[in-house]
Amino acid sequence: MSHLRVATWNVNSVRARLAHVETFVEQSQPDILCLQETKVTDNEFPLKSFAKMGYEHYAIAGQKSYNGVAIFSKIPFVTTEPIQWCGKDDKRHLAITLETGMEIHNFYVPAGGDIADVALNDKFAHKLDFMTEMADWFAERRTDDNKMILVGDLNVAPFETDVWNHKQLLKVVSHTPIEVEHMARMYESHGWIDAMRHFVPEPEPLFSWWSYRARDWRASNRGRRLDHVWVTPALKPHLKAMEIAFTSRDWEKPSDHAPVIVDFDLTGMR
DNA sequence: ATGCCGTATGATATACGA
Repeated sequence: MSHLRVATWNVNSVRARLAHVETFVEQSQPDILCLQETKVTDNEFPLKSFAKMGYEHYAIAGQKSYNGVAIFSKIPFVTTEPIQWCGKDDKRHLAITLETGMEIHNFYVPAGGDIADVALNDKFAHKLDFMTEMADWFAERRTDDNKMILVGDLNVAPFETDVWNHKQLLKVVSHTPIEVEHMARMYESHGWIDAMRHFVPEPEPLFSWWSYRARDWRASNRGRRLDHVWVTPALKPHLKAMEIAFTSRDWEKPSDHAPVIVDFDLTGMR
């Protein structure tokens, strides 16, 4: 298969959003679908629905109520042994390897709570520690030619035009300078390329999340780019297109995140 | 910035999201 479509979506409960996932898959037909915040244990996961959607291959890692990630694929893969990030088994990461050797990492980075101070907020400390561990992990595995895709809800909007108002959000968790620094360290740890910004460079605003609290998300458009797709340099020549499928935000009882789709043309990949 | 908005839970208030 020379074309590959990868999608990532924080669904905010896979069971509450099952009909939306089905609509999205019908419309966009990703070959590989990475989900975050599935909020369900593995034995309760609606696997049959995903089989009906055409996904023969899957990896799921969930828990009750919180977090949870899943990968569905039309292409066979092997699943990597789970990694204990920050010494916790809190179902925030899954990694798979395709037969071509390409690795796909699906992350749900901790949100970090409300207070942007590690002394006052353990959740914020956890978020920064999680990103530090990610940076170290990927730095150790860096090579010149590895083919890796990192996707997920990284819960940081790094650039000024990744949020609706840079100045107003400087102290708001997701856009604070210390989070942006930690994300930059992650980004540099592996020579990553930001596939979304590859197609839509700054200063064009780019958002993947809109709060539930706005009366009219389109009218207020107070969005943030919390969801990301990064690729290693070996995959950069194969990037073909990117789309934030934000029309899903208009559906009834939507996720507050929109799916992000990236298309690859893998012709000639070594 | 704050929202009174959403999901989940042996739930009818509370934790968490960001």
